[in-house]
Amino acid sequence: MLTITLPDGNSIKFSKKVTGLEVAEKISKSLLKQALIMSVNGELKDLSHIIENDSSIKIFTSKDREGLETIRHDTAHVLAMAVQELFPKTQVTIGPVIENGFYYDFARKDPFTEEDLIKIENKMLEIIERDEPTHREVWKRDKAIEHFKKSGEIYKAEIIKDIPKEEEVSVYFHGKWHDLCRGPHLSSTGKIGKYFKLTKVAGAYWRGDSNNEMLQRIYGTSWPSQKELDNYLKQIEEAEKRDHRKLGKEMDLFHFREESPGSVFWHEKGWKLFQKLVSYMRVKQDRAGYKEINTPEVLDRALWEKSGHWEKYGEHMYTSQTPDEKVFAIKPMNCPGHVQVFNQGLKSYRDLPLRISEFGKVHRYEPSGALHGLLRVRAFTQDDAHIFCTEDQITDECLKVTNLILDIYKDLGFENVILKYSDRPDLRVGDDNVWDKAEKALLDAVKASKLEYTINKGEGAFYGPKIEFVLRDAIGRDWQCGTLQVDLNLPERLDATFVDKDGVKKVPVMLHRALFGSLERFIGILIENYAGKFPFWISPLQVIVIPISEEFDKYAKEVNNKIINVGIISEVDLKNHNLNYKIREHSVSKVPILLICGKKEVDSNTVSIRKLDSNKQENMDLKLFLKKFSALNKASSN
RNA sequence: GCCCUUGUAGCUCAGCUGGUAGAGCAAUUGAUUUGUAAUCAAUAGGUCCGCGGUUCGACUCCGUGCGGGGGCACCA
Repeated sequence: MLTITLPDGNSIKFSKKVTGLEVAEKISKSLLKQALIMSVNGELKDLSHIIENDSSIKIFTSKDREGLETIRHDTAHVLAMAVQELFPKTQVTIGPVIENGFYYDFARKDPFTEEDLIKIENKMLEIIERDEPTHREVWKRDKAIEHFKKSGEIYKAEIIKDIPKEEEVSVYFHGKWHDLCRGPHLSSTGKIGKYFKLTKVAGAYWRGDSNNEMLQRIYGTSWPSQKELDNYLKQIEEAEKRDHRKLGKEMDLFHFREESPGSVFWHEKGWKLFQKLVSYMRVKQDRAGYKEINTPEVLDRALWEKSGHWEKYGEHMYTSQTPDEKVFAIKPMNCPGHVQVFNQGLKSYRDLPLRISEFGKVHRYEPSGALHGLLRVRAFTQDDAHIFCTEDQITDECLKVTNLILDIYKDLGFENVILKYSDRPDLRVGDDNVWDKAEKALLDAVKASKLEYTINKGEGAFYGPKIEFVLRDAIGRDWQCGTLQVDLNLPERLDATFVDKDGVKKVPVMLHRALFGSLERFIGILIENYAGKFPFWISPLQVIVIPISEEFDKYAKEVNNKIINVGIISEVDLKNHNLNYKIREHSVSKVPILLICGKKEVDSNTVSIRKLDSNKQENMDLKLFLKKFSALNKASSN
């Protein structure tokens, strides 16, 4: 007698041991059809697994994460099968499930081409059609190693060596083809369905280590239905439409060029956007008690040696030699400069917390392969600040920073923020009791924020624990932006001290914080979040005034001047084009407000408002328009 | 940095197996004076990314450098 307990608490009795399939069949015909895998006492198993003892089991279908992941995992196997059928000398390595799909890494001399991908896809369909049955075998470790070595699968043999001794080595067969795999798998290749697509080929290091050889990775996606596959592909298209590199060009915001890879050439509109964000933050930071300063971009090598950057960060630093043979570094960070400002003049405990901010432009020699539009550049502007304080002030200051960041993100349309908290790494400086304090203070601030957070063990900076602020954009992508770090190291290295109440000189704690992180990167994120359609107040070109014909040019110019005078960015379009043409042109370039002026407007001293993405028009008294829309500009800094 | 891929007019892209380049949009000029997403016509645009090689001849083939894209690694 065997009792199987189901998730709803009901149980079924069987007279002898059973497989998952038999359990599913007992529950319902439709479940049997949909069943993909199961869990037995919480452990994922094939449906063909034989249950010998009383167990609680759950059956998964494609609606469950577990089921979907198994479909993807099986698709990866079929990919590997197809590749080996088409290109027999190719070695297989690993093929895990990832977000929205899977990949498989292969070792092969010749690169896979786009045409190969199509061939492989067709072969995969064929294999699915063949509906090869799955079965699982447990092999002795030595036998498995020898087997894979013999069949030329060096990588698989290596993987087996690393499987913990207590784990069994299982091999899955789909028909004759087999692969070392932990499982579980679907009962046959036909169960996958045909809603998959191979998306790209890329290089990837064996075991993710850049010292190892490079393998060829094929990425794919796989879904339970055509609808879900189409949906996913559409999402990707949507993301491509929002690509800030594309929009930046179309909207004439910035460009890049060969003479300075990874550095932005800001055009008028892009720079306006940049300046607007800076002015906005300046107001916010002034109110939050920050003192804005500015420090040199080029600083003597000796300072960087003392700060530790020369040694720890040197390979990312630009240097420059002057005609007198002195070596300077172009700053990759603002912190040493800020400590020097702190060091200028004697500081008292009464000066703390001292919040020094700078819109500091830094240069970092990033690996060429890392560059990516505005999101990863070599020269960028940090909205940086360093807070010098006592240990007792850490929590309070961290909390203030967190609130400031959330406030600012909210104004810019990001309400969904999570935190990543990272504590002490193995390689670190400073006493453990100081770390204890710093970690507790920072974690207290995290908890007080009431935001969702993750703890990344051991991922803190070598000089202190940190929080990273991750925001979620309009189409659900996460971006790491702000950062807050406690520094137990640099103030001491650079001899920062303050005179405490007892008259003794002490070393202050320093907090590093950035709100957007990099202005450049943040603008890239903003462009993608809004698909270029910025809210009125940040838009770098807010209004275009369009006269219907030459007759109304004078009125249009007057209107434009009045608008500019109330602080709205406006242009008048006097070009010899018809109204439709102009509306299209400025809609495509995403100007939020178009004002049309013709006879009706001149006679009544009004404007006709056409908002972006709306074909409704609103006629408004000009004075009212000026009042209403200039107020929108101010709303952000209230 | 590594693997793959790519580089033609301001932009988006054609250019077959080698015979020194074309379209649409934009620009300029002219006509048109327009009521809510592309009026018509004419004109002017190019070291075909750079450098080397093969060839009678290279945008096209080969090598190399640089840049872009997709990943990997990196992101203190």
